[in-house]
Amino acid sequence: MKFEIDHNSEESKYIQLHDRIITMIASGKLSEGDVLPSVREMAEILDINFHTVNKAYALLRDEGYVAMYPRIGTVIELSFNKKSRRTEIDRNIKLIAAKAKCMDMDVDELHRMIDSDYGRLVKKKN
Amino acid sequence: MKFEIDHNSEESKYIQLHDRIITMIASGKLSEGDVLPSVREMAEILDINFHTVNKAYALLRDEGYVAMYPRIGTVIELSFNKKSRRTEIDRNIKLIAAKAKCMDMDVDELHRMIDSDYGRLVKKKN
DNA sequence: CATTCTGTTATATTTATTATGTAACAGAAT
DNA sequence: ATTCTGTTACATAATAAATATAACAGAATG
Repeated sequence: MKFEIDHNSEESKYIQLHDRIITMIASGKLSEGDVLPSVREMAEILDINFHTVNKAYALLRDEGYVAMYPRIGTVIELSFNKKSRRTEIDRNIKLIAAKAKCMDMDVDELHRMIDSDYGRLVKKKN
Repeated sequence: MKFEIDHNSEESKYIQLHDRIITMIASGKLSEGDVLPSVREMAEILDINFHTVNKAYALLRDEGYVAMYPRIGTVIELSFNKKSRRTEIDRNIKLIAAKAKCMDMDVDELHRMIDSDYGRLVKKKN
């Protein structure tokens, strides 16, 4: 399972790539120090424009997941503002909790989902 | 705390309204049978165009949160496909789990967030 | 029965976002 | 010197979001 996006998804391509890389970091497929394919290489891999890749990389950089070194490359380098990351996560969870509540899904079921998804990250490193 | 949106948010207005109504249903501020302000009324309340309101209402209808009766009104009426709602929630949780893992947030902390946000829905009904 | 209100449809325009294309730059690496 | 890097600039096209104005059909109201 490598870099890939769904060209027919309603989710924008740069967000798909952005999310994919975060997931790969979380699951250990990408580790601190790893160098991502250059924007042009990645563009060829995914068959999209390099500006779209650059947009994804720049967003990851702004959020603190990677560092972009001109004339060197884009490197996995975790340096985020934990407070703002946490705020973002909490904002997402608030909406999820609301949706779950609407369909009578109880807290325990959400916990099980979290456990399952989080646990899957820890195990699958290939 | 009533209907309101942030005109300067990066989140689109119709999504803001959509999410807001879901949250109000979850917290009990809106109950099954309640009639939402008409698209034109709501448009005036939020100072946006009625087509934008219509887009939010139509999305809520397609997802099963409300029913829209021409010449009558838009009514809170929960009738969703639980499977697809559940799939959506799980997809969101997968990404949240990944983001949390990246910043060394453990599962228990996510559980506490869920508990806090979910619990807040149950209590605050005003 | 005329008026009002409802979601709905139609047409149109404007603005913002997304995605692409081509070209060039500056500097590190080889 | 050549290649590769992120970066910047300029440009275009397609899509999405938001607005505006107008009209329709039918229920509700007085």
